[in-house]
Amino acid sequence: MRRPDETDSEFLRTYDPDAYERPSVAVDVVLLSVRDGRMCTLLVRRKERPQAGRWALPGGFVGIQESLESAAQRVLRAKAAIEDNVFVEQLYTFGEPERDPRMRIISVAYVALVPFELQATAGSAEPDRSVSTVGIPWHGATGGAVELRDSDGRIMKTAFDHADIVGMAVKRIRGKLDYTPIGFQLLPETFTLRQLQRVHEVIQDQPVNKDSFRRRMLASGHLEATGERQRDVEHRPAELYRFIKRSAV
Amino acid sequence: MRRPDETDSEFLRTYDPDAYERPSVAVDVVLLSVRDGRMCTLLVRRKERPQAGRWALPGGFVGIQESLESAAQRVLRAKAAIEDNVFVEQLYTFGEPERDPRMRIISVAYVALVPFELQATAGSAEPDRSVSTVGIPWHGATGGAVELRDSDGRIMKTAFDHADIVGMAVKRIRGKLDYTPIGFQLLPETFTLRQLQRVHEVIQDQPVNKDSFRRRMLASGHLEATGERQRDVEHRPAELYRFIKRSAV
DNA sequence: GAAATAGTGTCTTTAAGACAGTATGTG
DNA sequence: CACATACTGTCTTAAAGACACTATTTC
Repeated sequence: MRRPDETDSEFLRTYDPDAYERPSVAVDVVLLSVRDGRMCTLLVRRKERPQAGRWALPGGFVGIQESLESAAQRVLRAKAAIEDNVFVEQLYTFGEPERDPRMRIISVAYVALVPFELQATAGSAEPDRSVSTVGIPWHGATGGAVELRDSDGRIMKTAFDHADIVGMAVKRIRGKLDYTPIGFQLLPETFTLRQLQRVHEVIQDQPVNKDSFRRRMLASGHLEATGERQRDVEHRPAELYRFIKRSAV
Repeated sequence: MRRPDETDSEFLRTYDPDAYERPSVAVDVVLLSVRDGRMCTLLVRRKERPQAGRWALPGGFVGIQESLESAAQRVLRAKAAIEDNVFVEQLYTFGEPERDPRMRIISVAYVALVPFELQATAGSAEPDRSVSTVGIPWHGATGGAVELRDSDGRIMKTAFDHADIVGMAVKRIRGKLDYTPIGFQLLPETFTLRQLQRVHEVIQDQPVNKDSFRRRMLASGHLEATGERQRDVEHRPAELYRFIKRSAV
């Protein structure tokens, strides 16, 4: 808690916080996963007007004494049953005056990355809530709105500017992949190099050279061999790796 | 404020725009330039409480019908006499509950890049406003608060979390420099390759290989030779280049 | 043994860095 | 002319891509 000095305290007593009309502030969370060679995200079917029946990102208003990140974590807990130990990063703030017809709502968007198993649990946790996962068709270019489709390939009508938000999330993750180790956030705790490669290929939507990918990953110092191997596969089982935090450089 | 047990519909049905206290939303602009081998930014001396006398980023509250980017442009016009044709990009949204002692203020920060000549004009446009430029000492690492010093090397006391915001801005620009042509935004319309190289060196705080820098820049397709040459230099004048928007790929 | 994928060693290609040498301006 | 910096060509080095080959599992 910042401690204003005496004169500041005096000033604060006379400050009129109601001089200007204020917008509402919300957070929306793009919960990304990779499944079957596609990216997917969690959407919630709106039951209320406006735009009832359309699909929206899980979100909520920011409490007056709540930090933005806390609000995002709360939304994840409440709407996706996902606890705090996942990758969450602020994405962008969407504030066009007409983006929500109700009133002026400024939305601070967050991206979260989870293994698909967790997202599948979230999607089926409360069936009355009509939660669903969708694939993101890839258009090569980065940024802008994306089309969201359900498991049968039908386009899902999205609410407000949420298709733009998802597009921005994909762009951000794609950009970070090259210079930050985040691919493992989309995998279980132990994984094979091949699985990690597939995650990279899906995010970038282009094939990755296997040999050089192995070399780069192993040389990065972020991976640690577990000594364990895959089980129940129909071929030679690959070594399982674990992500380790890079030691001081 | 926190009610994780509520379902979506309950939350929305019970949300009365006037029932909950709303935060104020502001924009703050980091106006970056490069001068004499250092990065610098525009600060304004606060005359109002709280934190009167401290140095703050130019900023202002967002109007209830004003977009965030418009607000940033308005702040640039009003406090730095800078018109719309400069690089402006949303940076990050700072929303810790106690970051401003007056009340809950969520600040959407923007970065703007301008040639130093423009910033110098802005800094002296309204002397009664105590505008000043400062260098940013570089600590090698990225992110976090930075120290801001005046032209005599004295540390300037900054208001609120504005030192963090400047640190974030430097980190962002540094990161973008490698894969986006933004260096020219910090130079006049025509410039030499050497000047562009110096800008890159200042931003990254490390020397750049001259030969490979020339090759990369000329191969990027972003530069166009003007046929003109430098004047009034004490050595062989270099060719002047101009930035061109990359044609379709 | 056949099939499938994991993992290794080496050659080629490409981009960056190093460096020598030439060109062109000022005084 | 000396001097300073712009510009060019070539060699070296490091990383990525290509590819042949071996290894280990299931069926």
